[in-house]
Amino acid sequence: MDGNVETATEDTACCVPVGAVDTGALAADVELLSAMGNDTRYELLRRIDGAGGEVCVCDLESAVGVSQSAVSQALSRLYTAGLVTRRKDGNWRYYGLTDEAERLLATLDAVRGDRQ
Amino acid sequence: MDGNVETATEDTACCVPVGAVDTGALAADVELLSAMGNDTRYELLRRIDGAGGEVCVCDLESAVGVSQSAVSQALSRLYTAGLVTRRKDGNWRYYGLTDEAERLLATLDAVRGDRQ
DNA sequence: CATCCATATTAACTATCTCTTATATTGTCT
DNA sequence: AGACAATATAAGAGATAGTTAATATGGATG
Repeated sequence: MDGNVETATEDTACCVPVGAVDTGALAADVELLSAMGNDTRYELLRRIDGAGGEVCVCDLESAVGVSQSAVSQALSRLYTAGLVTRRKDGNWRYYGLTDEAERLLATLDAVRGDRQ
Repeated sequence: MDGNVETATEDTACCVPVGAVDTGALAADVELLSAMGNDTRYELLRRIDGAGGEVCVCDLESAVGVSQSAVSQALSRLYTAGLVTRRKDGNWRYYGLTDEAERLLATLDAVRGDRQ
């Protein structure tokens, strides 16, 4: 009934035991973070963010310095991770940020502002 | 004078040009995100977070399922990325979260709550 | 329907990551 | 000083990820 939760091991000698962690949430978060933690994909996110709304692939291609195939694969991974939306309109595909992505980017901006 | 800022390429036919992006900030963010986006390292962050304060390496070792060496390397990378603090006390090293890490984890919790 | 254009997919190669084992460092205690 | 305990570092093997070139798909248009 208690699902994916482990209890910490017994405390040995030096310090306090560490708390339990929900392994399902861990995996989901890592998926998200590793999708964002790559030059090409993160730049795509920032480009879409900077455009203020949806952007078509053709413009993203010219913005980042990799092949069309690489851009397409990067966008696919971002989509799978739930970071971008995808809309087809005629020949073009438009990508936008999800709320999740917007909030994470906003936090990164805020955190960077403090630390820098 | 205008540093690490690129201007977007000219708009071709289909849509609006994408905005400029600060490449220095991009690299720093990717460093941060890729440091977090790994099972071992993210679990360490969450374990430290769950413990509420500083945790010594010995307890972290027993919590995640990799070797002592792997834990040490993971913590080093987190430290370099500015995600954890490090304090030496006798034989032990205590690791804690930085404000930056705490805020990012909090955002991830909030975002997951919404989407799930 | 033939063709073109925008994007996606596949396959193959290379580079990068992450782990493990072995060894070094640093502090403590007798 | 010598032994031991906790952590860090080095080196190398195996797994994983990112890129490109080539090909496929699907909508638009003459």
